[in-house]
Amino acid sequence: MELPAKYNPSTVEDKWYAYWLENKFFHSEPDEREPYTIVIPPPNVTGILHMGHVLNNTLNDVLIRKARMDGKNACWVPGTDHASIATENKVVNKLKGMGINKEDLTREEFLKYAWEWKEEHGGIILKQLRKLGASCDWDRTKFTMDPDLTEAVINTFVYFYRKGLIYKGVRMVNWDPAGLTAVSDEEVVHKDTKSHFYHLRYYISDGNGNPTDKYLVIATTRPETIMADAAICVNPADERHHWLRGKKVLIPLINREIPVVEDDYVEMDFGTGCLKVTPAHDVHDYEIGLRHNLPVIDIIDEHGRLNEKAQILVGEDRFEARKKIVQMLREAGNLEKVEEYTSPVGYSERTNAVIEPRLSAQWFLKMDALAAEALDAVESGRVKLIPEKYMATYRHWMENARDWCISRQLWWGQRIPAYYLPDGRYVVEPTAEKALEAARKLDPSVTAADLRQDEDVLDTWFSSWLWPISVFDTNRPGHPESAPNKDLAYYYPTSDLVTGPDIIFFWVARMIMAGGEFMDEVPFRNVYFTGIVRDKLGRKMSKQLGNSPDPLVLIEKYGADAVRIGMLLCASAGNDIFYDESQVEQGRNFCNKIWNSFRLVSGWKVDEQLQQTEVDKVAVKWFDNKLSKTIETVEDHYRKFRISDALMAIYKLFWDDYCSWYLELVKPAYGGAVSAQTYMATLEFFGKLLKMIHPVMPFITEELWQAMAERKEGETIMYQRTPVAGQYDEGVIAGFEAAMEAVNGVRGIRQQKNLSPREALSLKIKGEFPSEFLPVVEKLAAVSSVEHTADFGGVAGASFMVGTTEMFIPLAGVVNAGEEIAKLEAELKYQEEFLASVRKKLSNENFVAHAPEKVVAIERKKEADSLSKIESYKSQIAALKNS
RNA sequence: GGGAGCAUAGCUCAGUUGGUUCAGAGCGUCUGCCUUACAAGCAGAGGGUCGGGGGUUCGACUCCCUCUGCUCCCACCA
Repeated sequence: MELPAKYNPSTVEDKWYAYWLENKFFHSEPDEREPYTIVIPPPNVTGILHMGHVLNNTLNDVLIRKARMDGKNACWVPGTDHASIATENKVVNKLKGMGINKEDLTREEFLKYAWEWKEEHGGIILKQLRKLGASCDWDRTKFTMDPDLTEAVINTFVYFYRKGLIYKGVRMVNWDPAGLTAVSDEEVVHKDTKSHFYHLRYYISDGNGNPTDKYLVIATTRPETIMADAAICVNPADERHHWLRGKKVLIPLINREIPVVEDDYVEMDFGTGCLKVTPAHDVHDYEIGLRHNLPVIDIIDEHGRLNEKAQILVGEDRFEARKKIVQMLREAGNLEKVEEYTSPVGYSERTNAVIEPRLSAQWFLKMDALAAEALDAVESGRVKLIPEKYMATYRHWMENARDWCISRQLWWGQRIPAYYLPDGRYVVEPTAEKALEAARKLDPSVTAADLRQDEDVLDTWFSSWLWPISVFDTNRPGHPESAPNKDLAYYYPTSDLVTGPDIIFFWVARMIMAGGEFMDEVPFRNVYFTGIVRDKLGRKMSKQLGNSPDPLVLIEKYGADAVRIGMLLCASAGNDIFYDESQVEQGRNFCNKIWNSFRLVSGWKVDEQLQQTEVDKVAVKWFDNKLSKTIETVEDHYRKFRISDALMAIYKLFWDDYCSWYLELVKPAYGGAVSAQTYMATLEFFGKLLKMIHPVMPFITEELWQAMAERKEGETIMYQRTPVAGQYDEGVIAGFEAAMEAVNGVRGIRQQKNLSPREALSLKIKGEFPSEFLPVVEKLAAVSSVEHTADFGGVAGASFMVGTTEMFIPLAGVVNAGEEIAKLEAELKYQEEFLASVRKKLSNENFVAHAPEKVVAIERKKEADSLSKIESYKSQIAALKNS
């Protein structure tokens, strides 16, 4: 078989992915095996693959493929998230491009467009994941707005409402007066903005609404909101303002009387120490208002204009009004001074309008009980966070959880199942029909046409928190008393979750809450947090910076296996990933190395008659031991989720141990043949290596596994079992390592003395050396003769040490005795200093008395070894001097 | 401002209860090689007072304090 010198992934990957799909290798059904389940962190339905997805899904795929090869029934459920805010934005923008404004559409019309968009773009990302090699059970693909998942969400809402955990409340939202919508905190960008600090006089009232000549001064950046003031607030500890206690003051221009209240919130050394409290137009003021029972006076309409409640400047835009009112205040003598001031102001990410904090009615889910349960799940160890450092963050979140605002002023999403009667009362029911029934109990005259469903939709997380349950059984959420279906009973709880730490609270914690509520069991055992993928300079990858490579282009260029390796090499749990294309190159090079190792072995002539050589025997014996030991190490890494360490251990085993040492040892001479025994062992090792690395590099391993022997249709490396570590002998491994050192020593001397790698040398050994491994040294160091001796005989040559054993290569006429002596003397000096430090330690009575015996013994061994080396150096130096 | 975390070789990171010649790995760098699997390769080499200072201990990369620098989360100051 003629193989190209370089591995070509593009011809291989599509072929095997299609093969896997045809044979339904990814599909799982409950059976008697132990399940291993992962649910995908659902990407946005209209999203496209970026490097973060690559990282996350590579890790997921490694875990799921490993579990599959460990003999578990592995099931990875894929799907997408409807992502209401992001998707609605995209649809709105697309419509804008078509000349259509969302405001001009009915809800139904808009949703029609949205679904069209979803059908067109939804699932692109799932197609892209196939390129990466993701072994998802595509037959189980779910979407958070599938009809049955939506039903689960609605039932969940009704369930919590009936339980008394969902309530309607008022909350300050980020209002975009240009977009006429509330936006989430994430969509508000804070920019330092130059403005002014206006110092205003509020005169003290005489009690009858008339000003006295006494006044206080407040400082504000928003003088146009004074008409909405509900109080003046000072810090109770601020003695400067104690005289204001019990007083009332008058709002300038409109002369409305407001009280002075005291609250710790006010900073004494900021501004004047007096704060105007405007509950309707500032989040903190709203909270102060709640504490002090202050009225909420909303003077700004949805367009950002002053309304009638402002009494003055009605209909003016808030910024126009600001200019005008400053002038009016100045004329009225209330403006004491104006300072330049720069403060952070929130802008809408989309319209760039200044965000107006605005009060509105929202739906909330009570968090305290749910959060306490979710905290316990993690603290008790039922859910493990990896790395553990996220415990602290998690605890902090859970102990300070605020009620969850679950309503969103959007159309794309699950509409809140609250139905209002004409009189303002409402009922919460899963369907309009049931709502009508319930409404008639309140008012028998109500008709279907009278009922008006709440306009808002639910927060996207209100559907994704059910994900580990609802992908298996959509009936269960909202019906914890029902029996779980077969799939849910088998696959739940899932095993591991791989996700980013930025959504610990939004998603991870809430899934734990939903699991506790509906399943009485956590949704997963381990949560592995990835880092954020950054570029080489540490910048977050973003479209704006253009520093994010297109994963599909990378896969095209280097192959999916290479991209996966490139991602994993630097991916330790919880650390940010500094991505650099050179890592993918490293992955590609590794593919090529594997490819070529197969090229070598597959080209060997096998001679059945040939006896296995001594060097082959020792090579096979050593690699067998080394393989077992490495398998053990790798398994340990996997258990601890140290995926990049596991990868590196296999990488070194394959490249260094197998290719550079093992294959070089058993490689027949040009034109020669290899014994059948050695050939079989070599192939067996190769097969085990392929299996070990398959979870990380699925494509090339399938290609070579299929090529290395006759395979039947329907066979795959995917279902081969992970190699199991056998007994191994540390002595064999240590013996071989001594041989490696000897080889390295000889090679080093060749390099230093400019000797050809082919030129045969003889080697003299003084001291212990495991003779079993001498053939290794002879072959790889091109040593023609080995002699054990007690004396190097005063010949010129070069020496080195393997442990405490001296190795010597006679090189009369080649080496300069003076140089060798200088080198030896340097080593002697180092050794003497080392000996001195060891002896100092040993002569320290405290050390000998306190340190464990083992440690002291080690020091004594060091002393003895050092002494022996010193002797050796001295005698070599003497010999050289005599020669 | 509140909370958490990080600082080890040029880069990215290991270093598991303080104790083996423990200061490591991969990549990069340098040197020599087109050696009949692979130049996307082979062989060899150099490189760090473990951020600064102090303390505990027989012994500190490891534990404590402090300073400096950086990152993330939350709140962003009328």
